[in-house]
Amino acid sequence: MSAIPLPAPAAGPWVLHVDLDQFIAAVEVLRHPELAGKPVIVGGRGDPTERAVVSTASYEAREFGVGSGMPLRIAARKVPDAVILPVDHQAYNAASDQVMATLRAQPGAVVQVLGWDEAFVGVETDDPEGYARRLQQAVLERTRLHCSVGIGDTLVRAKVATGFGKPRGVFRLTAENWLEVMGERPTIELWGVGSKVSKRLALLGIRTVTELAHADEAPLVGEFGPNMGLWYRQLGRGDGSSLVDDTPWVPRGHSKETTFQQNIVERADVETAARSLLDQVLDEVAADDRPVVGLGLKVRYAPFLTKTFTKKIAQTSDRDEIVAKAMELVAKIEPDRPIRLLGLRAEMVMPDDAREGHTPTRSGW
DNA sequence: TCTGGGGTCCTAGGACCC
DNA sequence: TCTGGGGTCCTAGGACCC
Repeated sequence: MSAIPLPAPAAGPWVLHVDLDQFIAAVEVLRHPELAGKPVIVGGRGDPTERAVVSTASYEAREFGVGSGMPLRIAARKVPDAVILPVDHQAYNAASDQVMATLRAQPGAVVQVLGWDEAFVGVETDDPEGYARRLQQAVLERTRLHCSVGIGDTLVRAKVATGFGKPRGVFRLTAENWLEVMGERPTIELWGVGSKVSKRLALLGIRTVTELAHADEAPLVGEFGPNMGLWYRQLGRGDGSSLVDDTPWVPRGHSKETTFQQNIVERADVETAARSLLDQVLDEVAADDRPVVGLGLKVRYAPFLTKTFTKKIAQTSDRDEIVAKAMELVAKIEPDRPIRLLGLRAEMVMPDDAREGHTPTRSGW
């Protein structure tokens, strides 16, 4: 049997996707070493009788079928002995900053932060696995946190590769092995395909990644439009951009939302709640030197119907003016209908303008 | 007594204009 | 009296991610 020739070593550019392993739970265990080995669930204010969801569960808790996004109340029922902790943004931000600083300190690394616990790292190297291992070691030494690394020739392949490296591992996905590894898997495993889109694809007879990669253009475009239709097929192929963009992230707006522990109905309660949210948003607006160009209101009626109202406004930073316009949106809320969530948003940049910028977008892949 | 909070981006369809 | 076709802007809402 002859050896399969390895592809010639390529200097890249390579995309590495770095993802911390159960980041939030890991940070909590570092602060509370006595929790090591125990089922730890972090979510909401740490009170399982409240309306909240799980942010992260430790591997010990996951054994019981608990995962992020699950209602805290149900998670607590599944794991009676779990240690349930409140979400502590400051602690995770601090840990995240250390991790990202460590990544930026790697030789030749271009770092694009995706969230608290993950980032793309662009690098030119002949040995991406070696680079990934050194990176994991550096993060561990600096922060005592473990991470997994996906290596790819595109952003999409690197991102998907990480899942195969977990925990604490490294995995490479390129045009060479993409379909071999991903081809038979359901489309929902792709980054950017969720439950709704995977179901709509299934109605077109497309269930696996290979089927999506080889799908005809017309039905996809008919179902999802010219942009998204072709974009989904590209996703199925793992193709797309390989450009890691380290342009600092600039938020498009500021928003606050809150879920009421008890549904509210009374008009006065709705207005009080809206004013409170608005005041918080306006404090963030005041700290931003850009004017407001749009407003949004989100209302979730009970049991679970979400409506949104938006309004484009002439550039302004005037508090009273913004309040007046926002209250026009509040007036659209249906009376006498129980409300479980209210959210308010101030846009500083309209979506069209944002697309002009160099901040990476989904269509930019 | 299921289903958070902070985001980003995309599309359909109506209004309006020429 | 009837009413094309193309374009742009705006709102509502869908979908996805961490």
